[in-house]
Amino acid sequence: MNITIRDVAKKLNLSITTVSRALDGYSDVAEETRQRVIETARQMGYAPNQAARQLRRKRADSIGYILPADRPRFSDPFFAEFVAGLGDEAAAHGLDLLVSSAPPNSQAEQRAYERWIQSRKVDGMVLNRLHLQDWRVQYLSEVGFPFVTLERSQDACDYPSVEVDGRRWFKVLVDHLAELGHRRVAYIGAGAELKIQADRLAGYQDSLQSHDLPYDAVLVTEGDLTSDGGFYAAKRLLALPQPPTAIACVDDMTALGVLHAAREHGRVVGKDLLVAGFDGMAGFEHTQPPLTTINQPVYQMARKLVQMLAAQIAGQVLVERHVQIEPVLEIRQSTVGK
Amino acid sequence: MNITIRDVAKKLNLSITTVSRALDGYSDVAEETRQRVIETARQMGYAPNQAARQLRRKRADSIGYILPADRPRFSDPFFAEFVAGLGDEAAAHGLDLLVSSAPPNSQAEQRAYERWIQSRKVDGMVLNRLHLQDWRVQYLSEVGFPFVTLERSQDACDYPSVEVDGRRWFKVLVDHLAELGHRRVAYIGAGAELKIQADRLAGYQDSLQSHDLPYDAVLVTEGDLTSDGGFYAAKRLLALPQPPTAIACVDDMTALGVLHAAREHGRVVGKDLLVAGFDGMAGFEHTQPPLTTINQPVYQMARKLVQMLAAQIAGQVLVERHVQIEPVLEIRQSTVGK
DNA sequence: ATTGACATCCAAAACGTTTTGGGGTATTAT
DNA sequence: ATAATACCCCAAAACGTTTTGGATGTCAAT
Repeated sequence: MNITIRDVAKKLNLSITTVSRALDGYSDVAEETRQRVIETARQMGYAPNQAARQLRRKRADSIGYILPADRPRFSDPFFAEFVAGLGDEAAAHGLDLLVSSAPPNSQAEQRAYERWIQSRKVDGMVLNRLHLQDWRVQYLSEVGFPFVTLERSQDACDYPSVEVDGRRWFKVLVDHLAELGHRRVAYIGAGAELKIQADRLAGYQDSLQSHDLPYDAVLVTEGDLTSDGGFYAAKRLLALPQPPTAIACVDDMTALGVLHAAREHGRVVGKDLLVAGFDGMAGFEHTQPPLTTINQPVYQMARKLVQMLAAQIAGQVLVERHVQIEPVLEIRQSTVGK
Repeated sequence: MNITIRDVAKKLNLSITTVSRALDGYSDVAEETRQRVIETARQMGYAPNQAARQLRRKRADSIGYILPADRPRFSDPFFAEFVAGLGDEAAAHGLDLLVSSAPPNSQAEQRAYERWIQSRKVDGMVLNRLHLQDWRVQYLSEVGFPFVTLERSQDACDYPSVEVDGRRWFKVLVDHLAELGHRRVAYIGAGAELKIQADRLAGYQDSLQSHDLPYDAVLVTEGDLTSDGGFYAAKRLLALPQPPTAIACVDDMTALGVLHAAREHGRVVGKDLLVAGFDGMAGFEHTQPPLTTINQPVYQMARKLVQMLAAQIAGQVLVERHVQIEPVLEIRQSTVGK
């Protein structure tokens, strides 16, 4: 049996009220008593039962995040960094992080959200991989549940978010390719329902236009944010009668697959064929050749999200509801050879 | 205000007892009543308050995992797959997954474990990245708290685990290099306190011995399980007066860095220099050149762990307490060129 | 008519906290 | 001497479940 506040109170000949208030730092308990309480509690190894506390306080001291895992065998370095950021900042606010995984837009996803929210298992949710129209955003704002998002959907409601301007920065990336003199620049994207896809594709088009390059639908293809997806998309592109001389990828994982496909087709990446990614995953500066990318501070973004969520849960009014993060263009040998 | 069991009971003119027992599937409630209860509960959107349930039942219906994140900017594809596996299997058992992160062997790590366990926030823990002597193993078995581990420490106590025989399989990997005729095979490892390091180094030595190759301490160096670590370790190795012609790496991330270093030194990987990794991360078949590795089913291993943990929590006696997983040697171009 | 067995239901206790609304004592002001 | 004021402390209620130990009614067997 675990040790309760009652045990501590009994040992000290105090009421449980006083023990509770002493530990919670109320001012109506004598400083000397408080010290005795703290000391004995520590000695006895007392830790408040979370379930009881949550029941009474009506909050869970937890936040939730549901990993958008599309398949069983799923591995994306993005999530390790993201989850570490969420966890660290959550801990700093005395919150725990509850993680589950569900395929996007599935029954399972819906049930997972409803379960946590209705049963008050969490006080707030973190979303990412937003869709253009996202049922999660609609649902959560409808029931008035606190949440924050990485990226913004196109839903009408207002909610706190952290965002990189994907359109602007993808244009920067493609500008980089165009300014190196390339005129057949391809784009490998992701599912059309994703916000990042819409943004980054738009940025791609912006860049074409500003360099007077024609938009060629044949050069725009779809991956699935995995290296496999990038691999097969790139093979299709490179098998074209007029293949591209540069490929901009919606993310780094996709680009990794492209590097492989390029090699199979005997292209020297950085000379015959330029390849660029987006995200700036740690470790991807060591691809071969090192990958040019737009580097986002994923860990910091995750922390910022939790910070905003914690404030919202605490009922504070957020000064900045829409945080813009500025990534940096990381030019490496996959576009500038050597 | 959320809707409680009392609301449902009132609407049906039943006692909360009956509602509770109807929903929990007890046999002492009439089938017809049960249907009415289930139907109204669904209609009213009733979901039992988790805190109250946990308080009464004395379990949290949650398991915990603490990510061994050594640094702020930390990204390892291993963890995405591992966490997805934990989450999916946990959900299948009606359990939630609580995730935090802490630097191994830190104060913060210790506090994180104690907090969750003493406050009954979780019913069991999943550990990995075990140390040879692991305080977590000692602590948890001392207080009699359910846990399972990936890999096994050398502590005397008995506990359920899932494991790949790192020594045997690392030998298989190095055998592969030796059988290609290489006599100067280097090893890039990790911190000496880690179980995987001890195992894999031992496997490396086993292989040398069985091929009558001398052990040269200069060829054994330490990384830190990141691509950066691999990069710098490889640069040191390649700068030796008598550099190795093959490098076996403790994991895939390390190997990724080695590929980069090799390129900088003008080596053609797969011909001048063989490189091999360990783990079989999804996506790493697309490195350049594709990486030879020992492929572990990380997702499956994670699910197996949770399965065992859930059984242990439910008080069942485990039939298999020490599960051996058989990985496969994945031969790719980083060792056989093309 | 009584008993026993069975099928349904329920009141109340319990889980371990936090919060509410005072209740004593000493100290100071009148 | 009395009133007012701090200062500490506490009993009891509440949070929303699950579980315990019957209570009630029906029906068949005695």
